[in-house]
Amino acid sequence: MTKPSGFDPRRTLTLRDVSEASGVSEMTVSRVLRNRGDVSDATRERVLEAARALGYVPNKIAGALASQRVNLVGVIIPSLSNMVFPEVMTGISDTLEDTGLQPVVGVTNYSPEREEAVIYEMLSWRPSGMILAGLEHTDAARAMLAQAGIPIVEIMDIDGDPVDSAVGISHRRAGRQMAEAIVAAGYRRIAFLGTMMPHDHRARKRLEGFEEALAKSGLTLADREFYSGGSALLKGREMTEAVLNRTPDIDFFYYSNDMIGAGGLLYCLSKGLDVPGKIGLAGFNGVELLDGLPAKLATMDACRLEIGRRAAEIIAGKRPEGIVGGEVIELFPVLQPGDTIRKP
Amino acid sequence: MTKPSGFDPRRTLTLRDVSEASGVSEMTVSRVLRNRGDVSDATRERVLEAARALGYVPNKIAGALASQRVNLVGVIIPSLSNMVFPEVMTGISDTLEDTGLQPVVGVTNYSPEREEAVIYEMLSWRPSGMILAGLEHTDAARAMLAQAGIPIVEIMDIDGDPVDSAVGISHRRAGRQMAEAIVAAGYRRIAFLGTMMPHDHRARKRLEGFEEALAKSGLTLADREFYSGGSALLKGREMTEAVLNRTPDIDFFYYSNDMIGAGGLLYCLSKGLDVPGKIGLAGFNGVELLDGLPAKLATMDACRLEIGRRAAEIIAGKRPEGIVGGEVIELFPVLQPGDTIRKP
DNA sequence: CAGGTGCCTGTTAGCGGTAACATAGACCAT
DNA sequence: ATGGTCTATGTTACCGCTAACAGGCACCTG
Repeated sequence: MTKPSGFDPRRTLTLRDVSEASGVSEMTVSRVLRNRGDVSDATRERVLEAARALGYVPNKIAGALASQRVNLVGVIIPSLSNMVFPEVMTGISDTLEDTGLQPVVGVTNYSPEREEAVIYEMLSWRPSGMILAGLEHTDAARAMLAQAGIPIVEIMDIDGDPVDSAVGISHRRAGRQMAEAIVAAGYRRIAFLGTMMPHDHRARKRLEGFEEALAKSGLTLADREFYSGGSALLKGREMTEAVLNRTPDIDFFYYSNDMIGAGGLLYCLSKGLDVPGKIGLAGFNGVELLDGLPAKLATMDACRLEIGRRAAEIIAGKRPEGIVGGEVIELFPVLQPGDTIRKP
Repeated sequence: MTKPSGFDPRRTLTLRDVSEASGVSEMTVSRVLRNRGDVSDATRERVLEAARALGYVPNKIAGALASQRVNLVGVIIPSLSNMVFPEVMTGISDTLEDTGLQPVVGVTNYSPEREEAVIYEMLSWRPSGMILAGLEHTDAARAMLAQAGIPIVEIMDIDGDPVDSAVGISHRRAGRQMAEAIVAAGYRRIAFLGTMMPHDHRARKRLEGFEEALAKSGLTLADREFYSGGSALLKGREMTEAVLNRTPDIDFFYYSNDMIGAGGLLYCLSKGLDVPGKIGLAGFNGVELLDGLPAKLATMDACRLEIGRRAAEIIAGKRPEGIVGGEVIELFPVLQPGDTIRKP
């Protein structure tokens, strides 16, 4: 039992097939299918009909090789399973939509070696541009990117030295700002809870900025705790409990992301703790997902959608001409105090 | 100045460059870089060094055209922003990892036309296989897929007629099972809350199966409510409230996904309602994300990881030889009663 | 020492398109 | 007529790589 359309020698079709079926040259078929150059209406119709009847699908591999043009944009991100990158992707897709460019996603799982491999793989398809999360890459990766001769946009972070362009926020500054707000609100015994991932540079930078600002006020972290893997919500709950047991006088929890922050919030509420009176909480990211919790967690929007959009615009060449190359676009996240920080 | 290619017109490098730099033919370079055929160790070393020094990245476009082999697998899914597809992707990536195949993701936003366009675009890159969510596609899309001459795997759902292979669960059966469990637990005034999306066929099928099973017990839905857009958690909360106001004697809420279910759960808890005594709740998907809520929502695991794995295995040809074509693999989700259904 | 037999390397001919140029009419103003 | 200008189509030469085949050379083996 074969499938309905069983014309056996199902060689995949080429331009020549359409050309023969419609009685014009391959070149004319090519012109019709790409809508390029002048073709008479009569011919165009005939060709389109033949192509449709045969079920011809052009071979972009051949096309790309001949034209030296590839409508692909590589996008390399650490993970799909937290809420942040899908939203960046949305920004990218939306902006690329009407440019004929198509995003192709690669995932690194926060591994620099994996990232290098993915970059190599992607570059070997000669994309028109490349968007990557973060500024930290292996030397080899940086070299490849620099050599590629295409626009490169590093996103999310601007605390560092981009290969070409960058669009993002300063995580160090974000950490500082949050610390200042917390201190201004009168909290003093502050704990940090976050991921253990050694390669989450952005979380690390936030923590650095955070501690730096605390230090300016003569404070240091009263406690800290790290996790990896598992359900973030649950981890947030567990870590918060653990820290409170260990250091009962904590009056503020700064979480490295909203998910664990939400877990902590649920824990505090379930224990009947006075939030934000006795204990304050803050996360990071501004994930809309969490609207609907009993209280709104203080957070800072990471400008994900906007970052995706701006990065895509750079790739799509919606910036002035010239081989000027690198530009750095800094976006400024807004602190959303929510219901979990005392008003100062 | 022997520095690598300074400011010269930085033509991208080709095999010829490496060939000249290492003093062997292009063919030998090609062999070295692909690890195919015999090459002496001395030559291999020389070539690798030259390639590394130049920063050569092979052109897979040319390679694919010449070899008629493409190591890409198209994966087409409706959305990245709910928790279900990223997990499927993980299953796919993990399995493909050591096959040399690489997934390429396309997103349709639940639009059949968009899907057709994405399929066309993907096929034009002549991938080695294609994985798509769902069994519902436009006629043109089905025709293209059938003609493509590559393995096609439709995932998530098996209630329908696959183009080639399928891996998934029966959503109709899942809906039925849940209804039976709910009725068995003694609930009688049952409401359904779900997405409005007309193209979410799987949610639709669950609802159909659900109502069918209710009917067998002489019941009909006491109320229903649909939403679109916005934060699912918040929507779940709002819809639950709305339905309870409209139909106060509801004793069970069946949600089309865990996120809105969680919203509903939080609402009920905050109102001090007796869950699962007076009011039962159930969702669908089994998203680990939500572990950590005050109570564990009843749900049904959609076997996402496993689906991804099995689909990838089919593509990777880890099934017996022969042009046997379509096989249908049904997986069986397990009902997890959690804390929100009375024990019968 | 002729004739295998491996190993290693090179040569040739495309893969399926497209850029660039060539060409054939039709139409028009001079 | 004459040449110029368009429009519509065809021809040619690659794009960068690899399959398939063709040696050259060293090393046996009888």
